Amino acid sequence: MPEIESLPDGTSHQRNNLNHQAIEDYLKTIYTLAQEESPVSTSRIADAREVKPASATSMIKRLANLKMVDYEKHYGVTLTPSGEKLALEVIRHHRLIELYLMEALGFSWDEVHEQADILEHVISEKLEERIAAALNYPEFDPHGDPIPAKDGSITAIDVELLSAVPSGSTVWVRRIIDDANSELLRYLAEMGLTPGTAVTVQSVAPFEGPLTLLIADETRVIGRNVAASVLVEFA
Amino acid sequence: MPEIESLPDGTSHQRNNLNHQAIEDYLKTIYTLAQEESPVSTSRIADAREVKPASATSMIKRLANLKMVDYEKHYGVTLTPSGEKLALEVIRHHRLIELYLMEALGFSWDEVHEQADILEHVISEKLEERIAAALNYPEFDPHGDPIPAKDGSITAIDVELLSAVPSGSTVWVRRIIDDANSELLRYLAEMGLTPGTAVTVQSVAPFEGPLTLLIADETRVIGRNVAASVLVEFA
DNA sequence: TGCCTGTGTTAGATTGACTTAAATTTGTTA
DNA sequence: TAACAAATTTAAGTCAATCTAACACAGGCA
Repeated sequence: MPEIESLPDGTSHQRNNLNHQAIEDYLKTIYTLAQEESPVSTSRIADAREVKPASATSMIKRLANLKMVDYEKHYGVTLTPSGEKLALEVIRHHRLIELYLMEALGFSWDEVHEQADILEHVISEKLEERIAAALNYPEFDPHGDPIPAKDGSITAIDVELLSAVPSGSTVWVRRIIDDANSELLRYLAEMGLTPGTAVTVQSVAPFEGPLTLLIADETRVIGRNVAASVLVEFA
Repeated sequence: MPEIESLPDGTSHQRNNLNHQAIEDYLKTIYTLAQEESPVSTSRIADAREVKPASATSMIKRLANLKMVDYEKHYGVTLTPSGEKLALEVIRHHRLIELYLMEALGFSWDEVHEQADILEHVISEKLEERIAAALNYPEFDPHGDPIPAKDGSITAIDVELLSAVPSGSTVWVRRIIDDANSELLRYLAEMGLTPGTAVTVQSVAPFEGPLTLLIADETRVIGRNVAASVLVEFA
C-alpha cells in the first residue's frame, strides 16, 4: 500500500528536523521565481537550485503530493496557499537572521547571506520570536527586502530595476537583490548604493552601456549589469 | 576502484553543509561516553543516539575509514586525535550557543539544549567567534560545563555526583548533567541548585533514600536520582 | 571444554536527494 | 503539417543513514 507523506503541522515542523531542508529550499526558490514569472518551469527551478532538471522534477512531484504546489506536467508549478505559507516562513527566518547577524553580531552586509541560508531552516519558532523581538520587529532586512510578518503578510513596495530607470530621474534605493555575491555587495556599499539612499540618474549610455549616477553629491559610473542588481522606487 | 571518503579540512567543514551532521553527532556521543568508560561499545553508542546497533556499527566503520576513531571489532571504539578535535569543536559550539541563547536572547535554562543540539552543526567559524566574543570568551556554559577552547583544551574540574557525597559535607554545585530534561532543570533552578551555589548535605537516608540539603539557608529534601544529575566540587 | 546467552556484525531493504541516460512532449518552423 | 530542437519526464543507479533479520563471536557457566 502506498504511504502518503505528510508534514507535521505548522508550529513544529522545524523540530523533526533537517529532513525538510530540501523541501523548504525548493519552496523558497519557487516563491522567488514566481515573482518574476508564474508558473515556474522545471528548468528555472533546477538552475536556481543548481541541480539537474530531473532532480527538480522529482522534488516537484513530491511537493505536489504534499499539496504544497499545483503541478501540471510540461507546463509548470505554482505554490498552493500552504506552500506559500511555508515559503514565507523560511524567507522570514532568512531575513530576520541576516539582520540579526549584522545588528547584534557585527557581521557585514556581504557576509550574512550564506549563513542565513543555512540557519533559516533550523531555528525554532521561539528563537525566531526572540530574534524578531531583539530587533524590535523590523520590517526590512539589510538588503532592503521586506520581512514577511508571522501571518504571511508582506509589505510590497513598487520597485524598478535601476538599470531600467530613464536618465534624469531621482529614485530611492529600496533593495539589492538578495543573492548578489559578496564582492558586488561590497562594491555597492562602498559607493553608498544601499537601501534608503537617494540616487539621481544623470545619464544612461546606449547599447547596454553604463549609467552615470549622482550619489550623495558624488558622481559614479556603473555598468548596466551592476545596476540590474539594484531595485529602486521613484521619489 | 574504491573511493576513499575524506572530510574537507578544519576551517571549512561546516560549510559544505549538513552532510556531516551525523558524523559530528556520533563523534560527540563517543566523546561523551568515553568519559564514563573507554573504549566505547557499539550498544552504548546505539543507545545514546537512539538507533539500532546495526546502524551504529555501520557509522563506526565509516568513522574508522575517516580516521576519526580507532575501531576493533567486537571490542570497541576510541577517538583518534582528529576525531576528538572535531568532537570538541562541536561541543564548543553547543555550549557557546546554550550560553548565548540565555545571555543574549533571554532563553531559560531548560530551553536551550534542544536548540543548541541543532545549531551546533551549522554555525560557521566566524559566527562561533562572534558569539564567543559577544559573551566575552566564557569558560563555562549555563549548566556549568566547561567550554572547550578553540585549540581543544578544556578546563577539567574534579567533580563528584551529589548523590555520592557523604552527609555533613559542604560542596559547590559545579555542573548539571547536560541532557537532564526540562522539568528537572526547572525543578533544580527553583530550589537554587544551580552552578556556583554552595550546598551542605545535612543527611543522607539509607537504601537510596533522599538527601536533606541546606541551600541558601533553606532546607530541601531531594531524591537520590535527582542528586545524581548534580555534579559538585568539595569546598 | 563445550555450550548458551547476549552483544555485535553482516546482508539486504528502504527512503531521500541526487545523478546520467533514454524517452517523450511541446511548440515552432520549414 | 511533418519534423526537429529544446524542455521535460521517466527509468535506473548511487550514496548516506537508517532499518530488520540472520548470522557470528566472546565470555561465563555447567
